[in-house]
Amino acid sequence: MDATNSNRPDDFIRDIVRQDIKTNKFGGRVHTRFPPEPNGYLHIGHAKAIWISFGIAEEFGGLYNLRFDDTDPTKEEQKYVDAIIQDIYWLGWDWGDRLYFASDYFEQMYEYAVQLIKKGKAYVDDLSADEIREYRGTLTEPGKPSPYRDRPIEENLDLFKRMKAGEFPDGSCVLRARIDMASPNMNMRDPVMYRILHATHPHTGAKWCIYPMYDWAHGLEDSIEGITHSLCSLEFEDHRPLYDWFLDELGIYHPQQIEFGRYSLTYTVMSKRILRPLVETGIVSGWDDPRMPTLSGMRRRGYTPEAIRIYCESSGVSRANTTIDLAFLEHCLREDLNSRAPRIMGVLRPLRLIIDNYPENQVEELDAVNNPEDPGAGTRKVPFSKVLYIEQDDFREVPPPKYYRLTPGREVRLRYAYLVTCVGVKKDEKTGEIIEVHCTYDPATRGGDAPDGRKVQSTLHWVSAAHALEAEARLYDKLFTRENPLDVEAGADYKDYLNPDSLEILKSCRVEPSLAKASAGSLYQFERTGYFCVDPDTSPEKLVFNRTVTLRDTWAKIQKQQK
RNA sequence: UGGGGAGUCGUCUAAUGGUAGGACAGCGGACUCUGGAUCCGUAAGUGAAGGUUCAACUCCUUCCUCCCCAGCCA
Repeated sequence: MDATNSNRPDDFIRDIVRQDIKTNKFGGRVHTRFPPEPNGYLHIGHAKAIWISFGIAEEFGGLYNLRFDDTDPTKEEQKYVDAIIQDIYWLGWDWGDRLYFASDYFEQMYEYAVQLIKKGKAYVDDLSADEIREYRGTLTEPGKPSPYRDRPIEENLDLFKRMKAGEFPDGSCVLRARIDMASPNMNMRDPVMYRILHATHPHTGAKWCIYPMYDWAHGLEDSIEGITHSLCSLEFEDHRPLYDWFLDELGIYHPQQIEFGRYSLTYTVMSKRILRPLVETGIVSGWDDPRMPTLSGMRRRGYTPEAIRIYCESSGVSRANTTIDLAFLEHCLREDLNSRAPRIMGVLRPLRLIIDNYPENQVEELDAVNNPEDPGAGTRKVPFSKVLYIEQDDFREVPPPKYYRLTPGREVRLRYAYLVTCVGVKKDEKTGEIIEVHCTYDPATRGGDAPDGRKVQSTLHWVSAAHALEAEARLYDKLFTRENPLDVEAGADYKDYLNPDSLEILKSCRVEPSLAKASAGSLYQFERTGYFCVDPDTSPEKLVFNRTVTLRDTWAKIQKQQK
C-alpha cells in the first residue's frame, strides 16, 4: 500500500489509538492536546507536531485542546500567546472553546503537591542549585541524598506553604520529589517540582511566586483535561517514567504519553538559539522574514496552510529522528499552488522588444487563460502593443547549445499573442550591452497559432511597456548553504554557512496591468518563472512580490550540467 | 564505559515469517501556446556477522553507528 501519498495516513501512533479504541481503554475516547510554551514563534516542526496531535483527534472523531504550557514566567510573553494562536488558527485548526493555560491549574497543582508531601513523597530542599547538581551524580555515578531529604512531613508542609507565601527569595529552596537518587534515569533522581520565582507571569500576574517544573506540571495538565494520548517528541521518552510516577502516586486519571521522532529540514535550522541572533543582528528582517522556517515567515513567503498539510501528511510519522529534504517541502508547495494560483505575466529583468512592423499606436486586448489547471478560473484580457518587455534571459545573441528561446533570425511565440521573428538588436555604443531587440510579427498568428500549422520551439511571456505596472520582486533562496548548518567543521560557525544569495531584490520588474488591485497575501504564478505572493510592504505606488518558490526549471538544470 | 531510543534506495516511508513497494530528489523519454503541468521509463536500499526456519527487513545472539538524558528550561 502506498502510505506516502494516501489520504488516510497510517503510522504507529494511529495503530495504538485504533487499538485503544477497540479495547475501550479510555472509554473509546480520543482527546489530544498541543502544549506550546509561549516563549517564541512556531515553526514548521511545530506544524507537524500539531498535525499529529490535532489530526489524530480529528480523524478518530475526538477532541483536541490548545494549551499553553506557561510555567516559566521568566521566558514567556503575551505576544507569543497571541502569535501562536494566530499561527495555529491560520493552519486551519479550530480548538473550539478548548483554549487552556497550565497556569490556570496552579492551585490544583499546589494541592496535589501537598498530597505528595503528606505521603512522604516530596520534600523541601535548601540545597543551592549548584549543590543539587553536585548531589545529583553523573551519568555513570549515582547521586547522593540531600541532607534535607528526610525532613519531617510537618516541616515540609510548613516550608512549602511559606515558599508559596513568598517568604523566601528566589533560589533559596525548592520542592523535590522523593524518588531515587541512584536511579540510572537521571530524571528520577529526586527531580525538582517547584522553584521560587518572584516574577510577573503574563497570565497570572503576581499571584504566584512558586512555579511548577515541566515534569511535575505536564502530566497533571493532561490529567486535569482528560487527555487520552499525550503525544510528544522523542527526547521526552526518558521522562515518561516520571510522568507515570507522579500520576500513579497521586492516584489520578492517567493519560498515555507516546513519543515520536523529531523532524528537521535540510538547509534550515529550527533552533531558537540559532534563529534569534539572525533576527537580532538584522541578517533577516524579523521572525516573519520569508526565509525563516517560522510559520509567520512561511506565511509571508506564500506558503499555504494546505501545502503545509500536504507536507505533514506525506512525510510520515515514526520513532526515528528524521531530516526531510527541503525539495520535498517545495514539491508539496508546488502541488498546492499549481492547482490554485492564477497565472499572470510578469517580467523580472526587462528587455525592450520592439515589433518593427506593428502599427505605432495600436493596442489589442488579447485573451489569456487564468489557470490551465482550473477551467473555471476563466480568462482575462491582456494589452498588446508595439513596444514590449521580455525577460533578459529569453534572448541570446549567441545561443548556447539547447537554447531555444529568442535569438537572431529565430521565430518564437509571444504567449497568447503572435509569432515574432528576431530581426536585429540595438546595443549601447559604449558598453556593448543589448538594450533593444527588434522583431517582426506575423499578423496571421494572432492569439499565438499559425494558420499554416508551423511550430515554434518556445513561448515567451511579455508585458506591454506602455501598460505594464512597475513592481519589486524579492527572490528568496535557502538561508543556509549546507544541508545541515549545525554540522560545523572545526573552527567554523553556522554563520559561515549562511547563503549570501538568500535574498535578491529586483526593483524594476514589470507586470501586467491586471495586477493593479492585487492585495497583500494574494498568490500568483508568474508564468515560466515561479509562484509569487504580494508582500504586506506593497503599496498603490509600488507592488511588492515575494517569490514563494520557483517553477521546476529544466533549462536551469541543463545550464548547470553544461558548466 | 549508566539509562533510554533509532538504524530499509541519496531523503522520507511501506512490507508485522511468504515476490523489499511508493514518494521526493537523480537520470532518460513522450507531450505541451509556461523548458510549467501531465505521462512513461530507469538506476538506487534492509548497518555487520552468526543462528532459528522450507522461507528472515521481520524472531534470537553478538557487534557497529547515530540520537537523547547530569536546568531551579520545556
